[in-house]
Amino acid sequence: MTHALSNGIEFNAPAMALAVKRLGVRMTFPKGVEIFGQDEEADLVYGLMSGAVRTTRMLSDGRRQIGNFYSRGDLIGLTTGPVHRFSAETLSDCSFRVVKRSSIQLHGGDDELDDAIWEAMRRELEQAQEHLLFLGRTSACERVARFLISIAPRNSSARVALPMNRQDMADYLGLAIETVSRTVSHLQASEIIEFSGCRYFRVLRWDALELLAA
Amino acid sequence: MTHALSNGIEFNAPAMALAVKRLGVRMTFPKGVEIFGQDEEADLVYGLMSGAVRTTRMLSDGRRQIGNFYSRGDLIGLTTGPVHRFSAETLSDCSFRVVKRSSIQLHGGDDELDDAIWEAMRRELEQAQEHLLFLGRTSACERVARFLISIAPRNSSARVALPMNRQDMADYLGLAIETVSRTVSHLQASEIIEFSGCRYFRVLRWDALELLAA
DNA sequence: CGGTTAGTTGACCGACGTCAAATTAAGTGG
DNA sequence: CCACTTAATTTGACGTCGGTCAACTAACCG
Repeated sequence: MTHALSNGIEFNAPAMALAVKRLGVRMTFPKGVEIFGQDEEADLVYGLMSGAVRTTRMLSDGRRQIGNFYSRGDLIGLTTGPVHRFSAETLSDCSFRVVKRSSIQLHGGDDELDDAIWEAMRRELEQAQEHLLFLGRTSACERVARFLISIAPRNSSARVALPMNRQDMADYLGLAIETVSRTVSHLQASEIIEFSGCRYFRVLRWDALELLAA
Repeated sequence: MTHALSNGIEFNAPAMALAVKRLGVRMTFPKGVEIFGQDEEADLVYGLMSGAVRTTRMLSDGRRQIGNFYSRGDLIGLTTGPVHRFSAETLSDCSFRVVKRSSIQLHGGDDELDDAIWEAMRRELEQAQEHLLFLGRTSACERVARFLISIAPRNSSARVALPMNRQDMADYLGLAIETVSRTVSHLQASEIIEFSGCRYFRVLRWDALELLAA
């Protein structure tokens, strides 16, 4: 199975992993730095080998929307035309395989890579559209429940680490940080989930959680 | 200039128009019918020659989110993998040029068509991500203002037709129909826009409208 | 000209945001 | 490892934007 948080290409999509591994140059970033910025020229494509990344978009007055979270195996930086419309930042120390966009153009004959990029694009779009539905038409509780479900390995009661903080969750879900916190507390009070610290949780009752996710 | 409502490929993107015109079979649909349904197999790609279309996604309890509106020159039905995750319905009588997905696959050597489809995909994604930001982080007023701006030809005070009804606007913007109505009324009371009937409007003060759109 | 549907307006209410304070977690230098 | 500092999260009190319900009005159509 793919890790549920992963939204781009997974390592189990062999074409991608192989193509990026084969072509890519290794690169590392520490926690909390910008990989590329909003409105910067989109030159490189990043295959995430380890760590976690968020993509964010700012409004002029500072309101922030997180587009997506990425983890091991995801492909980052494809999402745009000539210019990035989201910035990407590391949530933890990360290592990548990086390939130049231009080299992709040149690689016209490379079907394996072409397919992988097409597939990654498709997934990115699918994700965005799914996200749309949730931002437009669901309650805070449904969003948080859905989010936790998307992160925890399905039907497992194992402890899961959240790579992002509460503010990141809030900006992803289109909620205030206090609302996220309250909702999580409420789920915990209902004995549907259980947190140990604010970065680790386990699902106690999947049926209840899925009911709440609509 | 491209028509601002158009969100996919425009007719002024010559590759698309030509490719679909060249390859497509003509097809027409009356107003208010489904072109393809959610979860149906995605077999055909539709180049819209005239009329208007919406794509919608339903939650099990009937809540609806509109993904996008399309008009003359847009390419519809690309957005998914093997299965459509949105349904598409006509807002008015429509005519299309239709091509089979499979014939696109076969057309590997057809760079013109490949480029056009890639570009359409890119735009679809761009649109979805822009929409995300608005659903997640803006007020009702900002959404409505932005929506009207996206429909009216920029800086023109010409009368514009809305191809969709208020419920469609509401489901696109993630608002209740009453909220859309109230907001429109308010903009009109402020003499920023002017409606003649509920399907035609003109922008009286672009500066003010853009200010409200954030 | 009734009848039907779509849109508007008003009254009310609740979910979620805001502001502030309390609590917990995470660093950091000794 | 501990005391201290600082940042992150939680909790509470309260206000508001936008949703809901209902009544009214305008557009549409045979």
